[in-house]
Amino acid sequence: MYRYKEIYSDIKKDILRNHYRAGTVMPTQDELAKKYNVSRLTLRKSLELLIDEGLIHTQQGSGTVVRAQLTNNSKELLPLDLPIGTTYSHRDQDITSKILSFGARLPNEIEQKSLKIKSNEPVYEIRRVRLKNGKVYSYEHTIMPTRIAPLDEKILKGSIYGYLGGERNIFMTDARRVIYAESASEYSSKALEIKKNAPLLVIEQIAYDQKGEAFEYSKARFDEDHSKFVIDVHRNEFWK
Amino acid sequence: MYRYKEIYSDIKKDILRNHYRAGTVMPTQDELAKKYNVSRLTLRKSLELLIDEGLIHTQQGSGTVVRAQLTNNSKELLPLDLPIGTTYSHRDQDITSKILSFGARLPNEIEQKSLKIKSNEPVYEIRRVRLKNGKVYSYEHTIMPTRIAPLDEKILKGSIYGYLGGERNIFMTDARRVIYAESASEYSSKALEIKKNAPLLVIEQIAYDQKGEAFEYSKARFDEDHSKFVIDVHRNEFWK
DNA sequence: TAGTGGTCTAGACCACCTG
DNA sequence: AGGTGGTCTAGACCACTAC
Repeated sequence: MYRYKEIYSDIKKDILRNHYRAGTVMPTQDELAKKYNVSRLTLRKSLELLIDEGLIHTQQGSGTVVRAQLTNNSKELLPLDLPIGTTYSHRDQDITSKILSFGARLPNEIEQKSLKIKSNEPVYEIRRVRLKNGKVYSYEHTIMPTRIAPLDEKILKGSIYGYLGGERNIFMTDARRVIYAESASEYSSKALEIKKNAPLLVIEQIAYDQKGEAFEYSKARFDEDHSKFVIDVHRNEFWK
Repeated sequence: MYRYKEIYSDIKKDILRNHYRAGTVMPTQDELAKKYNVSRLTLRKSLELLIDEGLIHTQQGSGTVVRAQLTNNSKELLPLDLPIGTTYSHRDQDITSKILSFGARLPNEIEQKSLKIKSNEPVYEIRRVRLKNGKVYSYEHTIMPTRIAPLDEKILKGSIYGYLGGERNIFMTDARRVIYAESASEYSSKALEIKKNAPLLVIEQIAYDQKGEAFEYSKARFDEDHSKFVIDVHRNEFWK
């Protein structure tokens, strides 16, 4: 545990416990550095974490102010800047998968472009329904180059990411997500057990590993009644 | 212009020009610091910016690797982590507004909770259609406490944010956005000139100023055929 | 003008990965 | 074991805001 993370946790506690009250200025960086017996740079690293979380706002010349707190994340809201569809985002829930189809083929043009692969490089194509506590909540269509790692039905029923990380040392460090609405197709509506043409939220994702290589292209579709997504944006510099 | 930003731009240029090639390791931080004649700390701040952009990946012990580049932002994709509906995100486009309704009233419960105001504090209610190059592309429903700033129709036809920043020193530094799909209501479908029950993408936003106070609660609705949204997620630490 | 946060240095030591 | 990135120091100076 590093010093700057300890201090970050400590100050955060003080903010959440209203020791530093929202809307008021905090002690100066010099004072805080002295209090924790560290250099100002270390203290500043702690403050940076708090800024990223939107808990404080610093301004040259005026000081560090404690920001009013965002309303707490409702459990119904899924964060858009974390992995989706993993046990990660549904810690307490029971997430399972039903495999609709599993096979391999050559990639179409969009898949070639998204994954930056040649037309002759085979990909897995997987269609899965995800269930939360036994109830359908999303339908996922996944494309993955076969060279990334061999897959089988057993892996698909568990966590693909867990397998890739544990056995293959492949981690999703970056992702591009594209979000839009569409009306349910024949196939989607059957998979999600809803009416045809019902409004769906679609999240397209290209997942990149630590080397910046795309290893997965997927579309996840969500029923209108399930899963709202949330993203908190924090900027210390103004959008001028 | 600070030194670390200059160096950031310089290295970025080198990456984009393929001087540092994707997948290869860059020179060590010591070497780069020496090259630019700065301390390692300054050099590290430059690298941090590149990490945030997803251009490089650092790993203790192994070095700094250049990441394969994300496909360029198509102009059709609107970033989810920047202000929406402003001229900001549509620099070259001609954005105008048509006011559907403008008035003031007392807030309902959701609005009170979202804006953290009392039930007797009046709010403006504004319905606007946004047009891009003369064509309808979104319908916005905005709630703003009247105490924030006096509004009139002239301001509403231009940029609210421009007015708040310029005349009132209020800037949106933070925002919470909730995204989901819904089917077009009677009112929405007329505003967007589409069929009833067509799938819409809804973006609810609570905007916070630099002091952390909520000053706007809005819902923006987008036709399925317009405006896909995108978010690029970068993590230097693995999601383990 | 005083006081705040922002940048920057030169150097030390630690944590982690790869041979 | 050697080399890399990560943390941390003590102090200096600059940029900005408020009085």
